[in-house]
Amino acid sequence: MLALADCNNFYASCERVFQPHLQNKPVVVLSNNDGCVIARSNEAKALGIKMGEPAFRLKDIIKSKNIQVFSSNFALYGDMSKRVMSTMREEVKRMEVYSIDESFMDFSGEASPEEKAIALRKKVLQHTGIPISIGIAPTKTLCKVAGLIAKKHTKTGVFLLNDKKLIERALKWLPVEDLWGVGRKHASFLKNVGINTAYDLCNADNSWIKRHLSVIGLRMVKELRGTPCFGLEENAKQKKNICTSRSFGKKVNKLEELKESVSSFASDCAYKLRQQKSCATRISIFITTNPFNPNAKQYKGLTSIKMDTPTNDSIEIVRLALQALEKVYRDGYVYKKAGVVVSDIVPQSQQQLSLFDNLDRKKHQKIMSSLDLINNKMGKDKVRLAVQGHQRKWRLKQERLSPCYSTQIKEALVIKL
DNA sequence: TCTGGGGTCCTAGGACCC
DNA sequence: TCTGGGGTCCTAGGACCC
Repeated sequence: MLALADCNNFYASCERVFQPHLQNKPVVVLSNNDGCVIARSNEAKALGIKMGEPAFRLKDIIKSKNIQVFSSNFALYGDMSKRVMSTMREEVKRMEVYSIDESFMDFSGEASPEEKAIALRKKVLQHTGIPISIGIAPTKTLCKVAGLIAKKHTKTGVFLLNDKKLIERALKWLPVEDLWGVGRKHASFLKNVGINTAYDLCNADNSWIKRHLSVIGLRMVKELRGTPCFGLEENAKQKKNICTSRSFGKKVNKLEELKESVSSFASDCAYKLRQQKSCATRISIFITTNPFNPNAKQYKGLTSIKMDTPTNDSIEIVRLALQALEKVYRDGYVYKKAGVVVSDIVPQSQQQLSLFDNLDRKKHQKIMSSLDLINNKMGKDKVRLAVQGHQRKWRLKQERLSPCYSTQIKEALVIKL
């Protein structure tokens, strides 16, 4: 038996923990650049605010319904996530952190899984202030179904889905597009051929499912029928690709400004590589214009460089990223977004030196360790490469940013008695 | 004026090998 | 007139997830 714990409206809930007067009020959290809605409290959902809706279209309703709006504060959400996860980990044998706001847990051998879940939910709420829902079932995909029911149709926030009859009822109730693993494209395809519910899909033929939804779809259906295909993965795997990208808060058209941002993204990728103790062999960069602006000339520049020796050295990765940038940059466009991706990742311990390598890697490694030490202590990019610049005009728009209550001592809540 | 960021996996097709 | 069979590796694109 597995359980899936899911934080309710996670980002909005994080903001409310530190501003309890916002309980029962509509709250939304915006994406980077205050671009579009990425989290909504139940009250905001009830007002009809859609996921991904651009913020500028919501101006009127925000005012008329007095909706509380926040810029996204990922330092806060990441830290709150850690607290929720560690609270749950104290109570279960095995656990997989599946995303920032979800975890799968081993509930096998629990005499009363529902009571266990209710107690867990209570503890998380008490210790962190974050409300969660828990779905319990024999497979991950069924846990997802149980979680949906827990969230929408229970008072306890907990739902156990293990009885055959009950599973059948649930699958007949569940629209196929709400299944974990069925996205927009597959959903519209399935509806076109008359498959409307999860139950309909379960009755489809295996080879037909594989042909149209690939083996991933087939695994999902097998899980719905009760056969586990996805195990609990306790250890976080090393990432195979690492990307840092941003949309710009203002218009960027000069190569110089792009250089500042691209070198910052590259240096961030190198930092992430060092954090997971791995090296990359390929570095890619992309720059794009604003696809939403119908009047702008459109351009997408994308290129990558393969290296002889895997590296996680900021200096080297930044240098290559800038080389790549020179290749794809075209004058005369207004750029909206840029990004750096590092891939072909190998563990740092398996770094294979090239025969013709002439970089003093030991020395560079020392520089990188010092850099990380200082920046971890004093703040991100406190010490950086000169090419990363100091004006940073491209940086994010964040007009409604809440304090980093739990990660910056200066921003901690002060309670006056 | 104004539309996020970061991932995974699978498949098809091309280039290449013997 | 006529051109096999069996592989691997790589990449781009598309689907999905949060």
